[in-house]
Amino acid sequence: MTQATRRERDRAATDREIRQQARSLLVDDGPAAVTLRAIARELGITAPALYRYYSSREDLIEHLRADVCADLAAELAGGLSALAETDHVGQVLTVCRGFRRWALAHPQEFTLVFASPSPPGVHCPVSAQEQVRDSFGRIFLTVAGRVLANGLPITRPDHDVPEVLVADLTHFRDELLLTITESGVDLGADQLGVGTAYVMLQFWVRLYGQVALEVFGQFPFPVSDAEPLFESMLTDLVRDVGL
Amino acid sequence: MTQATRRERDRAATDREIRQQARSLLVDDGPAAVTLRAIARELGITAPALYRYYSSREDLIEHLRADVCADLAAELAGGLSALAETDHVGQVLTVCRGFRRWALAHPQEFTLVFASPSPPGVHCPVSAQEQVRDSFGRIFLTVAGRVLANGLPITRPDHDVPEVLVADLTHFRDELLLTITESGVDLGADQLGVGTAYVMLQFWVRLYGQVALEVFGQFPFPVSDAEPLFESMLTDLVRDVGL
DNA sequence: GTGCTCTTGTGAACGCCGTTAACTACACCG
DNA sequence: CGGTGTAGTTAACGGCGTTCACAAGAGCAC
Repeated sequence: MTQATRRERDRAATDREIRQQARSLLVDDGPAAVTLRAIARELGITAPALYRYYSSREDLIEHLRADVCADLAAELAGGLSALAETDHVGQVLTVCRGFRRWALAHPQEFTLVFASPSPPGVHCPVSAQEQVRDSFGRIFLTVAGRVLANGLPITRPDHDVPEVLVADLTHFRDELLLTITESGVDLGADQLGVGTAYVMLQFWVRLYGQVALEVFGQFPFPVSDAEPLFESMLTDLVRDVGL
Repeated sequence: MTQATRRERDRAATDREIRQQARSLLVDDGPAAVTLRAIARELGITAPALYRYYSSREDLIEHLRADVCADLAAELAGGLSALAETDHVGQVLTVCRGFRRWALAHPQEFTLVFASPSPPGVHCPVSAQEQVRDSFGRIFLTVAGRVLANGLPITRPDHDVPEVLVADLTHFRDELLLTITESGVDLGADQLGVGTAYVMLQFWVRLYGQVALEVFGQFPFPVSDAEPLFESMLTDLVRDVGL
């Protein structure tokens, strides 16, 4: 298959070790502990050697983000496989709960990926910002595609969408269609209008808001148990989008 | 008034300078740039001197958070004064827009105050976590109080609230009542039920989610202009809570 | 096999950081 | 005046990202 020289295999292996160590430092001690020197120390090499693999600490962190995101996607996909193909609402609930569970279990990673100020100018290197969210977004959107393919109507009519948003939302809709058909589900444009894209956006806003508030402890009052709160929000959310 | 010795006045002045410098470093170069050495450098003193005022860098950051929060509250209150006393919905809109504007203009401060993992054990020192959000929460809740006092019904009936949430929400409701009556508005418990508190919580979730997503650039698609998106969300939000 | 090149690593160094400790200068108080 | 406490100093420790010059060795052409 991959006819790689020994050098290339060695390099790839070392790279894996680096990211693995970085990851475990992140999980155990937070983003501030992801230190070139610490990583090198754990690997039994010296810090400057890492520069053979990443151009800077920030570069390494960027790749770490991608890893984290991919793992989240895998975890969500895993939880999904236990459900019946036809249980679309259940799949939506499972993905949402999985996202929350992951965020609470890995607040450091959550902060790194979903709550770090986006570098302003960075939009050209498609790999980073775009690809990262693809690996997570894809699973999310695939579930959405299944729901839509089942003919379950998402409530908001297209004409309710403010005109200024139509252009952006149309792009979003097209991307959704692409992702969904790629995953093997057949879906016509009539089933996925701009209004639907708008509702999905709102869905994401509320889910993200709830999870982020919980992770950051920014509810306006002390919450004794956040899980029922989340479940209640999720129930409302599913109802509001008409599932 | 405040009969302070010269020493005390000097100390207070230096403290103000420290926080001011810390603040401008935060604004200009982000949280990572808020460095004891950098602050001291700008003030023409040496770094260890700062330990006469704060026990550690983290301690200073904590007070910085409070400052930031107080300024946000002041800014929101300022924007409010231009409106007619009776325009309650307008006040709500103004506060929401002000919050977004502030968050976008000060992403570093926003991150520091609203999107930093809450230190797990820290709940005893009421001054920090609690007082901080008070200074901001008060303005938010005062507006809510005015709306409620005007007899505008918030839609959710109490009996729709899941039972497990009632206890927490009741505490929230009581705190709301206290804050509101403190600000001079007379309000009976019949106008502020648990259902109302629940709706206000949802309001906060959606507002926070939208703003945080915008600040962190985590919308699921490229947004050419986020302001109409925010306005649209705000319209929906105000409609959904029945204003 | 010999020699060349390119890759991967090392060690030393620079300048930053938070923090501690010992010490100085000086304002305040009796 | 002398004593006390405060606000500042300097020096130092260990850790950080990063750069640079250099060594060891794999891979390859001849």
